[in-house]
Amino acid sequence: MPSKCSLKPRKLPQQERSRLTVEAILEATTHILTEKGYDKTNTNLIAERAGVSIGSLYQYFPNKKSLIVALREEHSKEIAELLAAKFNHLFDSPPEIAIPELVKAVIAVHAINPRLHQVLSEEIPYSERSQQQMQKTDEQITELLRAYLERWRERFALFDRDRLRPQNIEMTIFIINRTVESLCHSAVIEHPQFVSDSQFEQEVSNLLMSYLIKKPD
Amino acid sequence: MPSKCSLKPRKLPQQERSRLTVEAILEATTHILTEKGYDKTNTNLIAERAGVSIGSLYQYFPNKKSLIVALREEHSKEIAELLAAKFNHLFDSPPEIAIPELVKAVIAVHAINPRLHQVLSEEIPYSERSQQQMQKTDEQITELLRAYLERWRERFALFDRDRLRPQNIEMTIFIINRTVESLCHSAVIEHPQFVSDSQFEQEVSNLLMSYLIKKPD
DNA sequence: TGTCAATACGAGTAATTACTCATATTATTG
DNA sequence: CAATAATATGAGTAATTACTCGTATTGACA
Repeated sequence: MPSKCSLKPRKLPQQERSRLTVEAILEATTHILTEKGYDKTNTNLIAERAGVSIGSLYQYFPNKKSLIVALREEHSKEIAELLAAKFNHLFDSPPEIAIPELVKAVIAVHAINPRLHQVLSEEIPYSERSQQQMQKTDEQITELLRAYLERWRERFALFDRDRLRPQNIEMTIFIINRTVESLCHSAVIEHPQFVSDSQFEQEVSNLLMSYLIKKPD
Repeated sequence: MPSKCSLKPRKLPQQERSRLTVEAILEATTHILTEKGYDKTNTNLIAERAGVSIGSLYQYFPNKKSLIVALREEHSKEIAELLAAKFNHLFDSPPEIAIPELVKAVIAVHAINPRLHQVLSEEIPYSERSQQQMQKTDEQITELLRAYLERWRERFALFDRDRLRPQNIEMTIFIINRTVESLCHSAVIEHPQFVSDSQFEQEVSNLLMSYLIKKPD
C-alpha cells in the first residue's frame, strides 16, 4: 500500500474531456464518502462509480489523500465565499440584525451537505488532512469576524476596559467561531427538527448577543 | 479481513493474570492511538506494545471495534462520574458559583488526555463507534443539566413564559451541552495557552451566564 | 501429585486496497 | 494525413492487517 505525500496532480487536465473526468471523480468521492463513510471508501470503488478506470484517477490525483484534500478545498471555498458575501452585505448592519442573519447563513452552509461535512470533520484520519489548508480556512473566518467586531466596537462589551472582559480579542473570536460552528454542525445532524423552524437560529443568536452586546446601564 | 459485530468478549478474565493482560491491552491501545492516530493503529502492534501475543488479545476482544468501544467506555465512565460528582456537590449552589466550577471541571476532564479525546471524537470511523454507547453518555449529562436547571428555575430566563425564550428546554440543554463540550475540546487542543490561566474558563462561564441567567429588571 | 480448565502463544491466512505500468484510444496540430 | 501529445484502460502487485487455530504453558483444586 504505497502512500506518497505530494498533493499536486501529476497531470493537469487540459482538454474538456479530462476536466469532465476530474469532475466525475470528485462527485464520486463525495457520493461514496457520504454513503459509506470513510473506511468503506476506496479508490477503486470511486473510479468505478465515476465511470472511469482506476488508472485515470491516478493521472489526476497522485494518491488518496490528494482526493480528500481536493474535496475539502471545494467545500471550504464554497463556505468561505458564502460567508464572506454575507459579512460584506451585513458589514454596516448593527449586531441585532447581523448576528441572526449570520447564524442563519452558517446553518444554511451546514445544511448543504451535512453528511459530507460530518465525514470530513469526524472521520478523516489526521494523516489525510492538510493542516495548512484547514488553518487557512479558519483564518479567513477569523478575519471576517474581527473586522465586523471592530466596525461595531462601541456596541460590543469586549472592548470595554473597565469590565472583567478579556483584553484578548483572539479568545473571544475563537469562542464565537467554535460555538457557532459546532452548534450548527451538530444541530443539523442530530436535531434536524430544531433547524426546520427558526427557533434554533434565534436561540443561538440570543446566546451570542447576550454575551457580546453591551447592555445599556 | 474479517470483521464480526459482537462486542462482548469471548472469554471474561477470571484469574489475576488475565486481568493484567486486559489492562495491558487497553493501555497499549490508548498509547498507540494517541501516538500514531487511528489509521496507523493495528491489533498486532497493540499486542506487541502490550507485551502479549495477538492470540491473547483476541481471547478478550472479539474484534478491533470492541477494543475501541471498551476504551471509550472507560473514558466516558471517568468523565460521567467526575461530572456527576461535581453536579452533586454544586447542586445547591447558585448559578454564579456553579457554572464557573462546572466549566472548570469540563476543562479538567478534557485536559486528562486531550489527544485520546481528539482521536476518539475526530478519527474513529462511524462503523467502529457504538451509537448506543455514545447516546447513553450524552443522556447522562443531559439529565444532570436538566436537574440543575430545574433546581434553580427561578434564576433562569428560559423558564419565563413572557420572554421570547424557548419553551423548549431540550434545545437549551443541547445548546449548553454542545457549546461547553466543543469549546473545551478545541481549546485544550488548539489553544493550550488559553487554558493555562483562568481567563478562558471565565469567558466560557460569562457566555453561559449571560445567556441563561435572568436579569433583574 | 495429577487432572482439567484457564490462559498464552504466534505462525499463518485470506481479504482488502493503494497504486503501477504497459498498452490502447482519442484529440490536436502542422 | 501523419505525428505527437493527451487521455484512458485495467490486470496485476506488493503491502498491510484483522483474525484463526493448533499447540504449549500455567494455575487451581482434588
